[in-house]
Parts: sequence; structure tokens; C-alpha cells
Amino acid sequence: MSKSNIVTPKRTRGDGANRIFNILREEILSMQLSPGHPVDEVGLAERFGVSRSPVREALVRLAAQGLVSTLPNKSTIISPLNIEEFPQYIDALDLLQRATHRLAAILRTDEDLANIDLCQQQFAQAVEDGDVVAMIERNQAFHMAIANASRNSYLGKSYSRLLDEGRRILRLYFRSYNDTLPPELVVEHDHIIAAIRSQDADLAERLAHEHSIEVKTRFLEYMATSHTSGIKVS
Amino acid sequence: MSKSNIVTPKRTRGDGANRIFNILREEILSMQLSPGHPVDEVGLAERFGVSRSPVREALVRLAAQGLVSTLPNKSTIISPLNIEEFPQYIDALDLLQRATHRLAAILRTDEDLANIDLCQQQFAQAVEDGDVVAMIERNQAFHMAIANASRNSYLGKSYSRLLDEGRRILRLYFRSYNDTLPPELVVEHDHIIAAIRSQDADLAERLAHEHSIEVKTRFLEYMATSHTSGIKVS
DNA sequence: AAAGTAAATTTAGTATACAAACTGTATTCA
DNA sequence: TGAATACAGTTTGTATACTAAATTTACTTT
Repeated sequence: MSKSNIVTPKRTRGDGANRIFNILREEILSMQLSPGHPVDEVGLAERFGVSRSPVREALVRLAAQGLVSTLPNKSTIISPLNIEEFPQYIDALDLLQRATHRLAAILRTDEDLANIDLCQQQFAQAVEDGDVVAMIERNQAFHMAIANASRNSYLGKSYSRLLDEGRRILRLYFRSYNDTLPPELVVEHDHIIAAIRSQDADLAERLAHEHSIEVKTRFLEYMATSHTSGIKVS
Repeated sequence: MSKSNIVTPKRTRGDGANRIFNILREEILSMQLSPGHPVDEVGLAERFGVSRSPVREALVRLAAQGLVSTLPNKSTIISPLNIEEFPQYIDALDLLQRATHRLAAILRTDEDLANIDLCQQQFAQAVEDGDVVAMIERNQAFHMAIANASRNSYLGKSYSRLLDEGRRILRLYFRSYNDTLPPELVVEHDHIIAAIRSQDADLAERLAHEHSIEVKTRFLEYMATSHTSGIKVS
């Protein structure tokens, strides 16, 4: 193992498009690339040191997930997030969340519980650190760990898709906390875990529901706050 | 308009990959291309009279929808359908179906109703004709017309995705009818329409649920029938 | 000066060319 | 005879080259 792989980061064949896809996906979901921003194929090709082909494949896959929108014969752009659909989004998320969490309470194995606990630990750490980006990621991982325990890949995939799609909105949502993340978030998760551990399906579903309703309420309140109401204009 | 466009079917630029995607998707969903069957890029390129590039783009998009599976550096194949997950599939479908149909009953406009009626007409025609393939298509269009009336694009997309993913399984399911499609199928749809028209959300949800449960029951019965039980082996 | 049209530039879509990885066969050695 | 390695053939992933569409710019015309 004396071969220095510092310079060459293992550019294995077939990995190019994958790599670009993952990086771009991360950058889009974390809002480093802002919605509506145009995407330049040749620019990306240069940046990643590859040709347009793998870049194109990555973009096609991102488009399939709705993360970028390609206008025919014109530039592709980072998909704008239409915040006016937020209530509908939460409705959908709530439904899938209730379903997966309920099933998880019934079907979870001890291994599932261990997984969920681990995710919760990491989530709590992110909250404590006040690291919003990490926290969103851990939050998603936490709920997906539960969804995986529900033993229904179809629900799991739909739920995962929604969480992904909403990650950018959640990024906005957590701005409402002004970067001081309250420990209540962790406590709620703890309650959900307890319900799943004791296999109380009704409770798990109810907590999941309250969880999403709280997100909805808080976000709408946040959106409703007028930041200019204190300014006299007359 | 004297220009003969018989030979050249309007090969507009930018349409190539799209065209191939749609055709292949249709062929996969209708089971003309059997699950597990390998897909040859150059073969497809020759068949459609294009290069590998648009074929590749189409395949990437099909892969994103789970219709083909690409093994890295090896051939891509038509995704196998794992029938053992059928109960889970129906569970997921049932949930989304209930949700969309309930919301549709509450939020439907008169225009939605007209749409739904139209789809039902075409569905009934396919049943009468005993055209299984057309019927599956119309059935999907019917339920999507309802889902569109639910005014929730997130639920709509998840539901649509499930319907797509399950179309091949439904193809198997309808084999249980031995090509003599019973008019009961049409009647059930009529009941759902009536519930949505009268905006009876509870009823719409219940009927949607019964609809999927019936599919599940019948399919499992069908799968359980032993076609070799009449053969003596000892 | 405003508007319309034509040329030029940019960029997306497609075609082709090349290279790496996998498959299978054959030959060699134990 | 069987296993292992090497070689050939096929195929995927990537690079490059080309074409057409769309936007921009400049020029002409009223």
C-alpha cells in the first residue's frame, strides 16, 4: 500500500457520471446551487476534468429526480422550488410518514432499533453543534432508518423521494430557528423511538403526524412573519 | 403541404431520446420486453436509426424509473419484477389510492369530473372489446384523472410512479381473467365516480380501498392456484 | 429612432471514435 | 484431466467532433 493515492483519487471507470451526480445532488439539496440558476455543461465538464458525456448523464439523472429542469434546446437550470406548494408537500409527507412509522412500530427488528438509535445519536450531535446542514441530513437518515424498518420498499422509496425533494424547503424551514437549534427536536425523535420500541403502532403514527404538523405550523408562521412590518412607510 | 413526410416521420432535433424513451417504456410496461432480458445499445441504435447517444440517454432515464437495471460495466437488463413483493406493493398503492381519491372527492371541479368521465368511457370500451393491454392503460388513466383532481402534485406523482411500476404486475393480474373481462370492473369505477361527484370523501376512500383489496385478493388467489395439481406424480 | 431582418455566436443534441473492463475460449502447465 | 493464465472479442463508459436550434448583435429600412 505504498502507492500514493493522494494525487489520483481513484478515477475508476464507470464512476464518473455517478460521482458528478452525487456531488451535484448534494450541492443542489444543500442550496449551494440556488434554484433557477442555469447549469453549464462545459463548465461542469471542465470543473470535474471530464468530457460532456458523463456530465450529461448526471444531468439526465438529476432531471429524472426533478432536481434540475431541462428546457428543450435551451439551458438546464436548477429546479426552482415553488414554496406555494408547501402545504401540499407536507400533506404528502405526513401521509407517508405516518404509514412508514406505523408499520415500523409493528415490524421493527432489534437490528432496526439499533440503526435508528445510531441515527438519532448523530442527529442529536448535529443539533448540539448547531450544524444545520448536518442536522437536516441526519434528520433524513433518522426517518429513513425508520422507514426501512417498515419493510415496504415501495412506501420507503416514495417517502425517501419526498424527503429528498423537500430537503431544500426544509433548509428554509430550519432557518426559522435562526441557527439555534432547540433540543425539543431531539426529544420528539426520542418519543417516536420509544413508541417504535414498545411496538405501539397508534402512538408511533400519532407522533409522526404531530411531528409533521408541527413542521407545517412553524414554517407557515415563519413565512407569515413580515420582516418589514416594523418599518413606517407613511 | 405537398412535402412528402411519409418517409421522414418528422425527426425533429431534441426529440430522439424522448421518442426512444417513450417507445421503450411502453414496450417494457406492456411486457413486450420481458423482465431480465438484456438490452443491447447498438441494437437499439440501429433499430431507431440513431447513434448510441440518444439510446443511452433513454436508458439512463428508464433506469431512473427502475424500468431497467444497469449493472456497471456490464449489460443493462429489463428490470425483473419481484412478485414476492406484491402484497407490499398493494399496501403502498392502496394508501396512495385512498388518499388521492379522498382528496379528489373533496376538491374536484366540474372539469375534473368531465375528465374522469371521459377516461371511464374509454376504459369501458376497452373492457367491452376485451382488449387487456388497452384496458390497463385506460384503468391507469382513469385513476390518474382522479389523482389529478386531488390537487396535490406530490401525492399524484408518487401514485403515478406506483401505478407505472405496477403495470407489469397488473398485466399478470389481469391474466387471471383469461381475457374475458367482467363488467364488474366498470361498475366499481362507476361507484367511485358517483362518490366523487357527490363529494362523499369517506365513501370515495372506502371504495378505493375495496378496489385495491379486491385486486390483492384476486391476484393472490390466482397465484395460489396450482396448475399442476391435477397431475399425478406418484 | 424604432422595428424588423439577417448574420454571427453560443449551446444543446447527436454522431463517431477511442479506451477500459468484462466474457469466454483456448492453450499451457501441473 | 483439471486448473490457471493469457489472448481475443464484445460491450460499456468517455472523449471528441459535428450539426442544428435559439439567442444575440448588428445592420438595414421605413
